[in-house]
Amino acid sequence: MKDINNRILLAEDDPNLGTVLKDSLELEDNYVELFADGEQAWKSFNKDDFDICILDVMMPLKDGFTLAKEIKKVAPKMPIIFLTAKSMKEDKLEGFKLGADDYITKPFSFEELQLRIEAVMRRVNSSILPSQQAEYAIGKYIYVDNDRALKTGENSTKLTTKEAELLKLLAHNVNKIVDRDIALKSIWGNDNYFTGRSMDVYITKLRKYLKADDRIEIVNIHGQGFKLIVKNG
Amino acid sequence: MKDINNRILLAEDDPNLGTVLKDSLELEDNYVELFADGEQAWKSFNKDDFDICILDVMMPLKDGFTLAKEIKKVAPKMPIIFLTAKSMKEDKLEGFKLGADDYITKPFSFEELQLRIEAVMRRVNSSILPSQQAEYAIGKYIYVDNDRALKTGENSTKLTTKEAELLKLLAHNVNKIVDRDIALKSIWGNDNYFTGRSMDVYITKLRKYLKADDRIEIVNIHGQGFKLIVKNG
DNA sequence: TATTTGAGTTAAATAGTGTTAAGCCCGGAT
DNA sequence: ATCCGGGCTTAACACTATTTAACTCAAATA
Repeated sequence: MKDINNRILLAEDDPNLGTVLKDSLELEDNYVELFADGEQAWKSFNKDDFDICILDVMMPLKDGFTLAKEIKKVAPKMPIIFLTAKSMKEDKLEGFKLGADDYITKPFSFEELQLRIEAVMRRVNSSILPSQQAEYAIGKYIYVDNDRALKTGENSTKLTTKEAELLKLLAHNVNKIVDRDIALKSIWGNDNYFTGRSMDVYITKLRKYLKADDRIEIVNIHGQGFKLIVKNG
Repeated sequence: MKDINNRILLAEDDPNLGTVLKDSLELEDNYVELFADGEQAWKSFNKDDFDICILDVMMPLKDGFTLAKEIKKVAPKMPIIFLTAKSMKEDKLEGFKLGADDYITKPFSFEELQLRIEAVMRRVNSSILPSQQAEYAIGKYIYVDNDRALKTGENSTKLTTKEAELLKLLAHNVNKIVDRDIALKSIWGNDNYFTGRSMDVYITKLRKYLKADDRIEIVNIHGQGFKLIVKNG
């Protein structure tokens, strides 16, 4: 049995378009509930759990903007995509002010809707991931990223920001080369002579921290970058 | 002196369109660097700090997609908006797969671009700012936002406005970095030397309030901000 | 081999932070 | 109107993190 991708609340008063969208989305392994007006949609929103809402702007009883406002009130992070009639500049404006995550102008291809759903969901999910506290085993050391602590036996050293980021980057690529430019751009934000020299200084510092275990080595690959080597002995 | 909204990297090979966009964006208080090809853009991306990249898909030397790939490699969270020629379905697809944050089909109105930039930036920032969440559990403390009370067991301390706002912001992003500038702009309204020092004073105050639980720590990320870390033990 | 470019290391300089206390502003009490 | 006290800002001083400089050695280039 295949997993469900997303639980989608779809509010669209045109029954033809609504049904086609529902079917197509279901074919792509989504769970879809379709509502023909804003009131119904709102009632069901409060009953069931959804991952994303796709709302037509013009609907009977309760329009898409009003509905979105109500939804955002109780679930500020709920992703919402608006379906708007073409050339409704004012609509777009108001929608974005509401914090809409995206909108599509009718007519649109199903493929386009699909892509926007994926993009929105990726955004939502990516912001959750970033700081999962990882730990790296480096020889007889353990680096705990959450509190930037490099531990070995009883000892625990708190690393500074730059020390931590550089060690993490190296540890994440054990036995693989970390290019200078990638390290510099991702840690220092830019890649010039001075940030480069700064990194060299930090490499020296890390080598000192790690010297208690001589199976650990940070080697330089001339003109390219550094590699954290951990021999198993 | 007015603040700069966003530092924008704009890559567009059509000099007419490029210049118009640059000027318009600058009128809206953005700092803009314009490049006529992907190579130049990539070089400067590595030299300077940007908040968002706007990339034409078709450019000499290095196209927008390739450039985006390289950028995402060193800065996975950098917001990117593509400018694509109309009816390039394949482009859209590939662009979204790359994790583009948005795209606009030429021809587009400046207003539309503006809205998309705002929307993308809001997304980036929105999950950081606390919504109206009532209570935060922080180690053995509970912070109740309604009466700005920090409780632990029998004790309850009433926080001042600034103390409360700062704690709330940190608690809303437990184990995640809260950037100095974001904290300052959202709580103090501006970001200068003095408000910065003021915040440091409040960080000290919060550390005192929270010192009864040594699993709780407010750590500094040099030059970037603070992070509330709560170890579970 | 001579020359250039990249890296290792240490130390000095700069920029950012921790903390305490004094100063200032404002609303409520006298 | 004046005083008072809480809350926030500013000042001051100690200290830490990061960058820049300087000098040395190693690797690549030609």
